[in-house]
Amino acid sequence: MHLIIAEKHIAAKRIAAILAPSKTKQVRVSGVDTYEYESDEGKQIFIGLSGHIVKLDFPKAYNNWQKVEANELIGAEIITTSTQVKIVSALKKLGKEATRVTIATDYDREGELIGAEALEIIQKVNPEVVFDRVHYSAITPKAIDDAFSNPTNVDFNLADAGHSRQVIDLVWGASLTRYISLAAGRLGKMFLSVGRVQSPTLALIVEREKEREAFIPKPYWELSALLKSKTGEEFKAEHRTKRFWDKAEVDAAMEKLSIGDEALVTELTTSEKIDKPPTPFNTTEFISAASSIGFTAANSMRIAETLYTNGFISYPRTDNTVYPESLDLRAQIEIFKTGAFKQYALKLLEKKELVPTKGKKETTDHPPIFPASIAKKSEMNEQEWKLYEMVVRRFFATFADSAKWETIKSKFDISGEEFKANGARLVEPGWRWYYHYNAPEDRLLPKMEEGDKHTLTKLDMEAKETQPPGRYGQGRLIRIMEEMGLGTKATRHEIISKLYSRAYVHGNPLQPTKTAIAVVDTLEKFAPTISKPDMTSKLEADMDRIAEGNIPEENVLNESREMLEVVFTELGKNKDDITESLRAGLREDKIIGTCSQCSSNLMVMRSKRGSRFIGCEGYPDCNFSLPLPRSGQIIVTDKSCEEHGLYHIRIITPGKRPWNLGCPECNFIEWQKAQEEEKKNQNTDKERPKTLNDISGIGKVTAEKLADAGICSVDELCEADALELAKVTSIPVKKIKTWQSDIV
DNA sequence: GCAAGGTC
Repeated sequence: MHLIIAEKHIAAKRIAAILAPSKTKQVRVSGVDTYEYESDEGKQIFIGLSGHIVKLDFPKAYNNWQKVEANELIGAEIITTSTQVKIVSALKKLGKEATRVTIATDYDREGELIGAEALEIIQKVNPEVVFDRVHYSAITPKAIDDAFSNPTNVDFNLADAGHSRQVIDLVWGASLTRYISLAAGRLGKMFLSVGRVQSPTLALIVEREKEREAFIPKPYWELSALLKSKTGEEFKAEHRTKRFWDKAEVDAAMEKLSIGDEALVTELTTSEKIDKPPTPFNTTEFISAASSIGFTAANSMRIAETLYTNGFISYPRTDNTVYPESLDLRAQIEIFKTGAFKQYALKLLEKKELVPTKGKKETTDHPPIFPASIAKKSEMNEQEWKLYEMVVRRFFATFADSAKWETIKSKFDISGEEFKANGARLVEPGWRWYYHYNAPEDRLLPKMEEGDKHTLTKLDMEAKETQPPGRYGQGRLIRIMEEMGLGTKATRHEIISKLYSRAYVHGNPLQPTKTAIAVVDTLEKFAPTISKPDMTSKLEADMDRIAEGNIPEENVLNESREMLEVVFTELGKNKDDITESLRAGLREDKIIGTCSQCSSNLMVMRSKRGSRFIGCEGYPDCNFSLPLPRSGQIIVTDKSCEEHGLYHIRIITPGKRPWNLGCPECNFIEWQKAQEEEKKNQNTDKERPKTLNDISGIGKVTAEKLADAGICSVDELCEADALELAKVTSIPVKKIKTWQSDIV
């Protein structure tokens, strides 16, 4: 029997369908669906994994954070445990019977490792089994047929390279996470995490925040003029000095100008601007585009996953921006000859040759993201449709012609001062007809010629200030992470989500908390290796050396462990400083503002019973306090209440939308009002019922039952023994008791 | 309770 192993279930199913001469048979093995058929070479069985089916961890003895020194993890044994029990047992069962195993996991480093993991499980039960490896970049009949007619060998060096990453990430991440958390006294749910990817990413955000804080705004002035043409059209022109840094200068210019002045057209240049079509979507480009129409990174990937599993789009986790040759692009467009995108598909299909654009990144993992099948709007929710439509339109746009803009640059002389106006008009929409997102608007100027004279109708001087660099939005951050080599297509959005759930950042664009700043400062000072993207670059270089067979994995691991030992020596030498600076940062995140009664700090505090509240540091002299919600992480934002001067509060609970509680004092006052309101309503609404029928829940039938038991008035009901009455009337005790307690 | 990487 020949066993073929793919990285995911759907891949196994689709590959089997392509290779099978007729229909495949679906067989359940240890709770896992497999696909099989008979051929000249015997029985062929296909099984899909679920990515990694094993994971690395430390033995249980290391589980206690307080009892095990963080640096003991450096040299600790690492064990492998299965995370997908059913799949592992199916692999063993099938592996025993197999005479040949083919690894058909994804064509990248992790794919090689995932395949090697599966192979190792099989070799334990069947040491002599023959095995090979196939490579494909798309699951199309052509690519799959080619791959399976040219099997190669499993690249254990490449798998080792991937394995070294796993070990290094675990050892560095776990040991430093524990060290920092212990030093800060943040154990349990509130631990402070550290990692090769998340820490440099957080450092980027912190660095930007510091630039913003250090930024000193510089004032400047802008001068613009409203001009009216002879035909009566008005348009705006700007002074050739875009920014006046000197008030005197702009005043001098103003002096020379007055309404009604002549504006002579001194120069007019028209030209054509070519606007090239966009390149195919890979994950980063997709997230970035989705982000620009209002989706968060994690959300757009979650939706892409749904679209993918329902067969609407191709695999969403890809680095590739070049369509592989094995993909029949015309056929892929023909799918849309009917339906919502009919007009676009038909227009494209008129082209004799379909030449797609190419991005800079060409990889072997998967094709770029393209629409896999046609969908109707009614088949999905609004958000899914929005992203699906974007993928379809982007796919079409990659085959479309360039857009053409007619641009006009004009210069004017107004009483000796030079003004400028630039216009642009889309003359040939090209790809922008297919893909209309973020389209710049036409800036129209009236028809004019050199020597024409307009009239100045309005002058506008505006005082402005230079702005600090903006905070990173999620789309931008994902892009920068990719540029710096941080994370992968499948993990970057998760890393960002992680920073939110650790309460390191809040808001979008991302703003770091004081805790995040303290953690980054500490790492940069005492363990800079983990806070810089260089660690990833070095790891990548080492992995390449392992993959090429130039160095054994063991050597890289040893070197890495030695480096980590050095880091821990440094941390050990500065233990007090570290604890001090971390706790100071943590403390700052708890400051809500100044107490209105005694001017001490108001802080997030914990009562002896463990509940949280806002208390005054002047306690016991001052006992001002405000309540806080019982659960969720409390984030103190930098926005403060105009009335009370307290920082606004946001509550985050994993898996839920963040709750902007706002000013805690306003919130409390509103809550009190609501309480009073409710009390009032209770007192006015609730008059004592006069007859039994006035009580809700007592109808004709029940009233009769009660009458049979001798209860005819409200008073009698109140005085009755609930238990006894329940027995006689067969009305539930609970009901009787509620009636009694509801009567005022 | 730790990381980052797969997949769902």
